[in-house]
Amino acid sequence: MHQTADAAFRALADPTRRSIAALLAQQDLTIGAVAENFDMTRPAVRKHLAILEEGNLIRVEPRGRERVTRLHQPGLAAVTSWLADIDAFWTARLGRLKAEIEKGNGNA
Amino acid sequence: MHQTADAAFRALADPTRRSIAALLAQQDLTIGAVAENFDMTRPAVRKHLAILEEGNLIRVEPRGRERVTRLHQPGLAAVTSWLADIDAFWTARLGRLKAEIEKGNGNA
DNA sequence: TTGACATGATACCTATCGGTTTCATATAAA
DNA sequence: TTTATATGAAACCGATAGGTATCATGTCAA
Repeated sequence: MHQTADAAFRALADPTRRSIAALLAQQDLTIGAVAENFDMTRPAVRKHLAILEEGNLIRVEPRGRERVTRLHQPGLAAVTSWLADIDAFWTARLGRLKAEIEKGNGNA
Repeated sequence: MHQTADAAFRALADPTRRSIAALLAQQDLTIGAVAENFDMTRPAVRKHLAILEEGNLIRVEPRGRERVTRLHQPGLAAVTSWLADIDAFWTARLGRLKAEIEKGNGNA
């Protein structure tokens, strides 16, 4: 189905990474600046950023000797899309259930 | 922030569990019936169901010697809500950016 | 050119994950 | 009551995740 959804969901599974995504939704930051927000080493934060990048949730671009990290939309879109699909199945089912009830038996 | 979001995101991180959620969006199933859809042992599927249950994505209820598994909304709502928050930050930021540009300098 | 700074890259450790096998238990059916 | 069925529960295993420390590299600034 959605090829990218896998990596995006994996990326959002970790609370630190969701926190990073929330940070970057507010402002672009260098890798070092992101790391200052967390009680762990920079290599650890860098790994989280790499996983967010694989999930298409952020992009990391060089700017001189720094790397600017910014939120990217496709990853979030993949997640939203998957949820929408589930919701579509769900509401379709409720519709069938309603139709069956109106016919007299209550299974969907 | 959202207490339940953690368990919900963790539950959806695994593709098998997302597949189970999609299945249950269409119809309630017993544990055994869920397991028939996957190429793994029933204990493995049962573990996935337990994690989905912890994430408030499904509910498991006894019916005789069987257990009926059905989709549950709060988990999905927690995920949707988190995404909405991110989106709110993001659009607020774009709004500030637009205002700054109209004032003459382009930073947010 | 030299020194400081931002990051890359590698090796390593422990805990958790996703899976299996095996056995126990409760309910349904004969 | 006996037997079959649906599930629970525990022990175990290899792979991966999240973290660390350490060293190499590239770029800015003096």
